[in-house]
Amino acid sequence: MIGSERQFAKSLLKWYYGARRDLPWRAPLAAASTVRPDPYYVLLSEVMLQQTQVPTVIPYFRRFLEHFPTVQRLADADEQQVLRLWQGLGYYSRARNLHKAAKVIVQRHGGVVPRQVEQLLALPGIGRYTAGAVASQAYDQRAPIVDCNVQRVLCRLDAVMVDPRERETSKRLWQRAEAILPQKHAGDFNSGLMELGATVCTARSPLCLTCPVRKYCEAAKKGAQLQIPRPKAKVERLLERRWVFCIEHDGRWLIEQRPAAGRWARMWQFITVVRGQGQATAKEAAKATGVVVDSLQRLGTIAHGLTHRQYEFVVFRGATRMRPAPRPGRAWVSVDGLSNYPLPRPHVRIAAMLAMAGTESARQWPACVTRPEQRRYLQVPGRSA
DNA sequence: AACCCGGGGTG
DNA sequence: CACCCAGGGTT
Repeated sequence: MIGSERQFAKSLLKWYYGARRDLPWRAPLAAASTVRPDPYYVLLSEVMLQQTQVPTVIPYFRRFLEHFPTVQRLADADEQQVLRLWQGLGYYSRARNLHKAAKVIVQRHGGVVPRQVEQLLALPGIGRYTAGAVASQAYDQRAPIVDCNVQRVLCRLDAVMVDPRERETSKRLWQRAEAILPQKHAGDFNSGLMELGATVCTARSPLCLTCPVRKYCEAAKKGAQLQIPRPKAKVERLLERRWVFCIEHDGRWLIEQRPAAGRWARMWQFITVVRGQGQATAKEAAKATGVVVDSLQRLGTIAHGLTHRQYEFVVFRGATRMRPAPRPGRAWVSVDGLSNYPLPRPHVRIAAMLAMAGTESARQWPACVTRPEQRRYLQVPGRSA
């Protein structure tokens, strides 16, 4: 489509103004192309949308805004509450970085999300993509973006057969994204590219027959759209095995806070012990909790898959007669009180198992207990819980 | 440049 | 089940 950039932009924008989804972080439909959305909404939505799809984000976005309607309110918030509102969305460093970014915006930018890509890039958690997305969508700056959607669209338009994740190809795609960016309505053009990738030029079954820019597409001409972009290499998932001890005393459960770095940083969990470090049995492992536990009862196994890991939690319930003196990083909380603590997804499921224990549906436990998948995983020597 | 970081949706 | 997704930070 060399040489026809202007016509391409015109076609894409025309399609976008008619077909775009009405999302809560966008300006009202009636005002499209004239009114800019709230920069804070754009920033929040773009961070939530990193590696996460639109339908998943929408309820989180609304709930987050109810608690933190402005950058100032977010900056003043407690990190635990921010994490709590992010609970279930994953990639929790996004939440911690966004919280830090809000503080920087208040301190250095008077509470206003900065306009320039350079300033945005200086914020924690804001990379090249998000900086361009905020600058273009919130302020109509002429800044290019390349995300997974744009990458796929551009690769198909130019019939790029090589792996777009390679450095040289990625560099070329960013240059291409800049080159096709029109002088006006850069934000809507960028949104249009992503919207096209999300709704028409999809990964598995692209709707080429209804595509507004089909005549510019080299992949469609060759019928190669399903081979582009080249799929990424598969990764082997490692199996991580854990014992989990849900220890109760007088209606309260013992939980612990995770370390400040790494997976699920500073979130909370039931007492978790790495399996395969000397303890042959759960009873021996229970000693590692530092609490005298009696009446150990096996509840079941929970499987939890991540991109590069497969977790297996073997869950036990037990009681202690003496509540030990409080120690830093631990807390005794009721089942209801757990809602004040940010928990990783698997521990939310464990909490649900415990909550059910007090009801008639206790017999349904096996229904909410999953078994690890049958396939084999690489065994890894566990280090930290 | 390689590695790490969660979870949900879809076919 | 396999694959996909509005990426960024760390080392």
